[in-house]
Amino acid sequence: MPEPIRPEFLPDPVLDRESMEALQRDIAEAASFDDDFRFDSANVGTIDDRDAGAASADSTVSLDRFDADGDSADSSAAPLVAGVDQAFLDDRAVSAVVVQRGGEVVERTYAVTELSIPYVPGLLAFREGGPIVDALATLESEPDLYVLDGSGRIHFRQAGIATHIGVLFDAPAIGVAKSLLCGTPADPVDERPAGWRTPIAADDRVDAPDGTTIGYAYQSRQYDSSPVINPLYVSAGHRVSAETTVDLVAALCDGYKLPEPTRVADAYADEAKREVAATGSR
DNA sequence: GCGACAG
DNA sequence: ATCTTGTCGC
Repeated sequence: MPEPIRPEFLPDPVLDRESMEALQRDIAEAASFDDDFRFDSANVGTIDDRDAGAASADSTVSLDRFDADGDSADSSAAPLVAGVDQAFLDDRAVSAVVVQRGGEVVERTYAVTELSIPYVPGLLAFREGGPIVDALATLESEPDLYVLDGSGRIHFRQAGIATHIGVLFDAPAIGVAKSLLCGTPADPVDERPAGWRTPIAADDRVDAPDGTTIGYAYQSRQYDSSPVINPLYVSAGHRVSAETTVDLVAALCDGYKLPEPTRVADAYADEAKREVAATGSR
């Protein structure tokens, strides 16, 4: 159901490097790094986290908040959040999408796509974008928010994969990365307690005024001792501000390092990958 | 030439 | 991202 609203931004792997970079600058220009979505950001998490306190709610109450099309009937409803992740098999990408509402999986699909170009820092969307588009094309529902593996605005040209996909579909999107591509943390990120966050400022490698906040380092989880967990690097993709992006990620990390949508998408991508490896296709 | 680099 | 056994701890 999701359809590319800006087909001119489809990630064509055939383009030469200069063209890819030029396209990314156009995408960044078309992107919105301000909040522009209809759902209530306080309702993205698990329904239990929110309903705690309300009378032992029956499982049907949340469904009543949506009309037949599955669209939000009112702002108190939990939005459809899509987690997207890929697994690789030889020269093919297994792109999985899992859609959740209040922590419950409502739909999941995947696509197997031939890869045409290698991974190049800064051009990830041209390698994984096609597979993602293929997977989204098989989706029946229309997600209110997309959670991508990788960066959004934390990118040399402010157009990481989350921005690319968000603008392409003109849908709210955020990027969650496990390592920092570029930019400078306002404060040291080592060994921080869970819940801690610090802005990521644009530096000379980023196509934005120096000091511009392009994202945040966010410590979603931390142990009392040994395995020291690194923070997440989150950034807006499209139609979401940097601050709201951290709040959304915080609400989606249900006690784990990674947000639930990406965790389930990652697991499903692995499951699908094993299936493809065994049978050869879908 | 050196540095630096999401998945 | 992927190749990979066991192991420590809640």
